[in-house]
Amino acid sequence: MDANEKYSLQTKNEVPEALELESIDFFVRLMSLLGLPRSVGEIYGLLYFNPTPLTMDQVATKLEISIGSASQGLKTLRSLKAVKTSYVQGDRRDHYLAESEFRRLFSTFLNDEILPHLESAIDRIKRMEKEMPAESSKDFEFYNIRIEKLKRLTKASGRLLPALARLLKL
Amino acid sequence: MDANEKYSLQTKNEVPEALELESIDFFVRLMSLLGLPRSVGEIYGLLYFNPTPLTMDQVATKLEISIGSASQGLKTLRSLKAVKTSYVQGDRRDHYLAESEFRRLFSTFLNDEILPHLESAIDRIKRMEKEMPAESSKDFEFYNIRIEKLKRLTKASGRLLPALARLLKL
DNA sequence: TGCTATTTTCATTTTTTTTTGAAACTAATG
DNA sequence: CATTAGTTTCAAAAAAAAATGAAAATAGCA
Repeated sequence: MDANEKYSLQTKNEVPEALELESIDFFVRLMSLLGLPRSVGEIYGLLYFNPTPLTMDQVATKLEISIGSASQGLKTLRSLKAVKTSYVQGDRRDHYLAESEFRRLFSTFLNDEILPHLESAIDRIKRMEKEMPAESSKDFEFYNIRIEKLKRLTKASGRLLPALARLLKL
Repeated sequence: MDANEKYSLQTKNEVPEALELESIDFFVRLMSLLGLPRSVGEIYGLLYFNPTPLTMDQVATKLEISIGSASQGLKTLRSLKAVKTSYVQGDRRDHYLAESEFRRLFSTFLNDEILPHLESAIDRIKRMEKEMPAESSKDFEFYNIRIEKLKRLTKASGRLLPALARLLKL
């Protein structure tokens, strides 16, 4: 199959095909930067340039992925608040739309993925201070400086990350 | 083998063992947040709390990893400017020290890993604009808004990331 | 309530990433 | 310049992550 045809099957709703492909590619890369699997990026990219909501089945068919993957991917995106479901009259299936406010997406990501690490880092540094060698020890100063640097790193991250989330009001 | 013994073999140079373990664990997590393999985090964590430079062989032995892994990991860390080699009198082996200035580490990471993506994103958005449907098209406005949002996202990232690197003068 | 369309779950398979280990390479040293 | 300690490279093995597909669960509808 021609690479350009990969996502072009059944474009009944006439989303410009090239735009859709660029979008999918864009978000596959962006999501992978955030450590999310390819399928999640594909799904979000597809939905991002779709004016009308799509069902899980349509997503799976268009992207040629299994419904298992589509289900998992949409679950991930729901948990990130990156997609929302929209009710469609007389259709019992769920219909998905991309949440286009990146701010929400990133702030959920920061809160769920990054901040927990930060908190465990703070605990760990406390433990490190207990494990420091005696003040008389030859390398006491060396360890002390190292721990101070870690403290400053976590403190800076703790201030910067929420600020980042706030600034991303796009 | 007891988990706590894993990294404790041959601690001739008397780095407090618990501190070393916490450090390794800390950096394994941090590096994995940046998408770097476990071994890279282990090596940096080991070096970070070592007052004296270590040879590749000492690193491999302490961490119980192959010399191939140690070589690859140190190569990665060198390319990130996260370690430096220090000359030791009358020893022909390379000796490694952790670069403890995170600012340098992060700014290399941003420049090498993130900014290239940003640049390709800018190109992609230009292509998207060419692929837009006719202005008369029903969904013209929808696509237009989506592309504008992408533009704002990349613009904001382009401003924020270098600012981040600058702020991280730790 | 029973039937059916839809979605989720999860054991298995596939793909990708990381590690290993041995051979190839490099460069100090006698 | 031959030897050898040290390092890198890379094909193969191992481990980890992601995708599949079919069974189980769920939920709307008659």
